[in-house]
Amino acid sequence: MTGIPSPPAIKAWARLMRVSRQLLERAEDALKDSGLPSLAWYDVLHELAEAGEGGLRPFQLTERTLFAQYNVSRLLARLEADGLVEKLRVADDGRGQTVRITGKGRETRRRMWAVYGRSIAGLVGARLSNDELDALSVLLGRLRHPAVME
Amino acid sequence: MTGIPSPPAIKAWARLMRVSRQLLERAEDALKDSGLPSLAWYDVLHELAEAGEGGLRPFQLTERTLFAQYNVSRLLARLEADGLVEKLRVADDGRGQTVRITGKGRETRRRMWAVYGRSIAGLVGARLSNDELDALSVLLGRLRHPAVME
DNA sequence: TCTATCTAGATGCATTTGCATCTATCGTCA
DNA sequence: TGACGATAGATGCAAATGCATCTAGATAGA
Repeated sequence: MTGIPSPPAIKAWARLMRVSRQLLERAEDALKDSGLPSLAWYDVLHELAEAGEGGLRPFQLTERTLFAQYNVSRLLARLEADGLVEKLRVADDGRGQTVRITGKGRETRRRMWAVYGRSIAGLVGARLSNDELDALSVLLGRLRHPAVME
Repeated sequence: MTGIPSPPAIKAWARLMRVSRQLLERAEDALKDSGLPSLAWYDVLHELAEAGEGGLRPFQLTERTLFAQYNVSRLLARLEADGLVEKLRVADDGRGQTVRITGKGRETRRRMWAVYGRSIAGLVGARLSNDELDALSVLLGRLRHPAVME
């Protein structure tokens, strides 16, 4: 019974894919124009900033972001090379490490947010009312995988 | 006044980005699991199928899809190598060409749609009612760039 | 008509991604 | 303790992408 999608489903899908790509591209362009790193870097820095001094294990980053394991691995290598994060040996697991954001990393994240936040405000905040934004969030929330009971 | 995004805007943005990436990945995985080409190929084949026998110029594909010009160029080269499209010299513009979908291309598109359509049905059609899907489409439509009056 | 500018499309090179696999360590169970 | 499967993370290689630039043909203006 779910073999062929209904026209409303096709339309919603098409718009979701198209709009999200467009907006993402816009946000990326704004960062690039300001000479800042890409959103992938932002995502990682954001998670690490939220995690605080304790830092995070790479596999935790893999879970929280939607990046593949090998992508996280290489992303962290670049972030470390730029001095935005530091890797610490972790005591109780010889395989692992803990990644912590540095002062420079926090500073970079702040500068990125100034641009990124402005993009979000302009691309989304300025186009829908708060009620509409909430309605959108609810609808999108229902599409999450795995489905979440809320 | 659009410097800092409101919490509802941030939430809607985050969900939009996350959900769209997740669903896209799911749909791509389904195609891959069936041994079919990626959605990028589908998008091009879809546009060409809609265009009919007249075909499309590559720059028209660049406009309609969200791919960069050089990506369209290389995508078409691969599609042609696979015999899914054919390039025809166009009479009135020596720089250009017309790209037309072949029978094999139509057949591939059909097989991809069997899988892709099922993904759409399962990922969005089965999760929201038609009214909700329409509401989602309307909200997303308001986020399009450039803005469209409808 | 000659030249400068623009547009269509391709491509060389560097970076990034995907895939598969590798190494090292951990945990479990005999 | 020793062997085996599972987990953390890295990496070699191939494919895809981004960026800049190139070539060929079109267009406009003197």
